[in-house]
Amino acid sequence: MHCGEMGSRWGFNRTVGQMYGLLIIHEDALSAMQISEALNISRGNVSMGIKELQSWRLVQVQHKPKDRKEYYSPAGSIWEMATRVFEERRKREVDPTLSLLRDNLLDEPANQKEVFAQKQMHEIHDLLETVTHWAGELQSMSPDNLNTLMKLGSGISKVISLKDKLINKG
Amino acid sequence: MHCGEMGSRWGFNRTVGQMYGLLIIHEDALSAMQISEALNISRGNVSMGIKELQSWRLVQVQHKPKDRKEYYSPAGSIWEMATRVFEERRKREVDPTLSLLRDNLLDEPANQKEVFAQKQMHEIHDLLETVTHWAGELQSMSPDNLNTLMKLGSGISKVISLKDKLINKG
DNA sequence: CTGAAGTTTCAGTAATTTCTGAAAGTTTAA
DNA sequence: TTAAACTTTCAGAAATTACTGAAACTTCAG
Repeated sequence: MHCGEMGSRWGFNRTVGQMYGLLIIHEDALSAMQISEALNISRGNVSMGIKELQSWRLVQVQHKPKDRKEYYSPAGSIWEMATRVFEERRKREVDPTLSLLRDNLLDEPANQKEVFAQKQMHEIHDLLETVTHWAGELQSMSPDNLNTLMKLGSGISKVISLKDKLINKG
Repeated sequence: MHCGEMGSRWGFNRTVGQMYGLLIIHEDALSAMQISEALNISRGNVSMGIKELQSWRLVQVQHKPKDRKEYYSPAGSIWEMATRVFEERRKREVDPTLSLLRDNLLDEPANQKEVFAQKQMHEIHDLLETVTHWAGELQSMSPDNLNTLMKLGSGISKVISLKDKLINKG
């Protein structure tokens, strides 16, 4: 049961984390009432938690025949869960920062201090943009390719320099 | 000035974020008193914020000759700042999860439900471990290599399949 | 030593976030 | 329609987190 604890470290709050943990370790879908009883939280809180998890695209709703209740279960594989959390966090944490920086860079610097400030902001902006773009590219790769890449680890630099040599020869 | 706002989205709280933002856009180091005045926060709060930023290895202390005050400035380049935030967040968010999962996987499953639960935890564990390991490898690469890699983007799969062909031929 | 100039700590307060439960809303079988 | 069975909403309470400011601590020049 303490498995739910770890949820609080990720983007959402304690109970939302617990709810998601609960859904993941249960093979079959759970009703809102079951969740509320298992975790000892109010029915209303479950409803809000589910909404939150849905906004992260992490749970899906199922219906059982002859039963009006809604049953919830994790949406997608563990792999998909990871990419979704990653993507949503990027949207919430990086994207607003990027657009704020962009706005600031449009202003004309009024003095020496602002020139420096903009230089710094520019660097942060470029870095975030490169990383964001790369993250997008990685997500577009097949899990298999991505796995190969990760297993290669830093060995990737050898492969890249190999490629460079081939190109230079050709 | 609203530049400080964005700080609240990253791992630390609003004022700590503001403090760090302030230090980044200022070319010269600032004293605790200057920070407290610029952001309109108490002297004690600045002290706690600095401590927090130091725990993230993001600020350094300087001393000016003929002056007993401590002056603070960002530690390292923008690039280093990014890798540090990334690394520290991993330590705080991923590592405890990993060790919790490891502990759980040592227990013998008592019934069918626990078998499933462990299967899920195992998957999460392996995924986090692979990603953590990869992140470490990336950090050990030179910024230059890393940049080449990022610029390649998903084109990397072509390079990898090229490598495979070469190996199969040889 | 002494005390001036600084920093840190921490109890209490303020602000923010999360949770509850009752009321309002929705859906559907009859 | 109606009403039972469920879900959602949201105002206020509870819990958590962040901030203040005064006291304690540290350092160092004289």
